Amino acid sequence: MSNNNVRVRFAPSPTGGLHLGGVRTVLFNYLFAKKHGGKFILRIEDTDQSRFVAGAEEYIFNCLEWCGIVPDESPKHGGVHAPYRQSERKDLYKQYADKLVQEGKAYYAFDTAAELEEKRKSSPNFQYNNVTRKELKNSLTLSAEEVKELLDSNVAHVIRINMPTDESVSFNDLIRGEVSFNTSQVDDKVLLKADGMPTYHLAVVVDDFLMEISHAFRGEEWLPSAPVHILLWKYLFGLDKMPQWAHLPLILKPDGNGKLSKRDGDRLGFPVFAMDWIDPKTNEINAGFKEKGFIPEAFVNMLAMLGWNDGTDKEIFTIEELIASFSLERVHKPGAKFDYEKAKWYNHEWIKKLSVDSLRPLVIAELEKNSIKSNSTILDNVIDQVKDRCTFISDFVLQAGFFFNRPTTIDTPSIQTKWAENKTTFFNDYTVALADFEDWNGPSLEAHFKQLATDAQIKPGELMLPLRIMLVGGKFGPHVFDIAAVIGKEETIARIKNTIALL
RNA sequence: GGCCGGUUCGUCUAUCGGUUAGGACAGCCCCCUUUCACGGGGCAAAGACGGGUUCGAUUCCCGUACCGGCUACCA
Repeated sequence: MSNNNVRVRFAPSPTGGLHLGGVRTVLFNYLFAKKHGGKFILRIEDTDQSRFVAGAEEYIFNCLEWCGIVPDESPKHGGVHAPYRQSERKDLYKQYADKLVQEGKAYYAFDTAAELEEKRKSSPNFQYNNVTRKELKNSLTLSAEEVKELLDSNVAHVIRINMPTDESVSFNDLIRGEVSFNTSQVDDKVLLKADGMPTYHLAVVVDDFLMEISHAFRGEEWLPSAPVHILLWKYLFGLDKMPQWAHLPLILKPDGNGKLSKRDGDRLGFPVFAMDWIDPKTNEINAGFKEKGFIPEAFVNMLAMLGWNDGTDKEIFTIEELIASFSLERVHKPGAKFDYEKAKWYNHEWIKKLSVDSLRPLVIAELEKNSIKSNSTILDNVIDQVKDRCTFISDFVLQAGFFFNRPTTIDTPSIQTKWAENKTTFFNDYTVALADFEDWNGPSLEAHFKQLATDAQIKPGELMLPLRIMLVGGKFGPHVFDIAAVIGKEETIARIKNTIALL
């Protein structure tokens, strides 16, 4: 089934790094759009000028690009509903706020921030609502003349929604079913700020309407303000035009409970942002999955499975498979604790699954970053041999580096514990024998080595670990003789000699 | 505090009223491997509690408890 009228949006505010939860919201939007042949729009909600952070918008685009997600419309990609930055749409919003005031659905409020702050201090549960507004400075309590005077003299003011008293507002959430609120419990949210900018509440409704959004997905933390948005839709554009809402479950911290925050990542030692983010104001650096060595396929796969599954035991999905099987009906209600161990497992699975061709550019880049010049003639062979033992792309440095560079540190202690003079003799003889050995491949080298060991009356097993350490520097890596086969005769002999000299 | 949401192994989850409650991660054990992994096999591990409805509830309803979200001229 496909519906070309499906239009969804992700609407981040450019205030910092792109959080896991944000990426998952993007993903679900994207999957839903592609599934239904619709459009995915990226809108920048930069209505809070005080929280603007330079570079954050570009960073968001980079993260999406890394994940393989391309918006159909955005400030960068354009579109018929441009501009897609709310700050550039500022003049649009006022007319809607004015209309609401004219119709009595909203009102001017002249209370200063300091006055409200004072109120909250004296009564901790203070809310600007259907009760308290009667004793505050607004166009509901002031006379028409006073209001006009204040307005004419440009006294700072906001426009607040006039929440009805004791009415029920309900809507059908695509994930949670019917959710209803009593309007008396909802406060009179600011719609238009004193600086003329809309708040999220007004902007999201106006822009979703103007941009013809059909389905609006956002985190569960937005559920409490839904009645404000529902009412705004009712007043401004009609409920029949309103997008269908879906409030996504939250991604929780691994220990304890509560929303996952970047602090949790720092505290527990894992990334929370998609890519490294350096705050331009504080220079604080937050780790990203990309730089940590995750591959985008795994990152996306892992995120999709946090709160959704296809009903089978299948866990590894390509993005195409996700698109094909995604459905909102299978998105869970409860929040999911983020499990870094499972995230690593996904990455490992993907590294194993990916072809050498797909891995090659990533590995080359990683090796170069560590000043290892990868020899293209053996690189593919090396990748194929070691990828099973790499959880992160960065693991290729350790697992593949010794193929190209001689190990800089040799774990000699592990050799010396069981070393003896006859072994020195054996390896000296071995280098000589190797020089004349022609059948240079793994199995032949192994057979040859074992024969020599037997001849010298030493158990091959006692010699293989030392040989491994001589060639790779430590107790890891693929089969020893396959390594020797790849690095070649000259290098093999050299590494053996070098290590003997250290013993 | 109020409002809203949520509640199956430690974690992510399956279950469209009837199952020995299944899988995966992590953990532990064994096999394979003369390194480390991969791989294979196995063990352990769950329906918050109390009421209903029903021949039968993890599943439907209510209550309680607990957890979370929100409660800004931030999103």
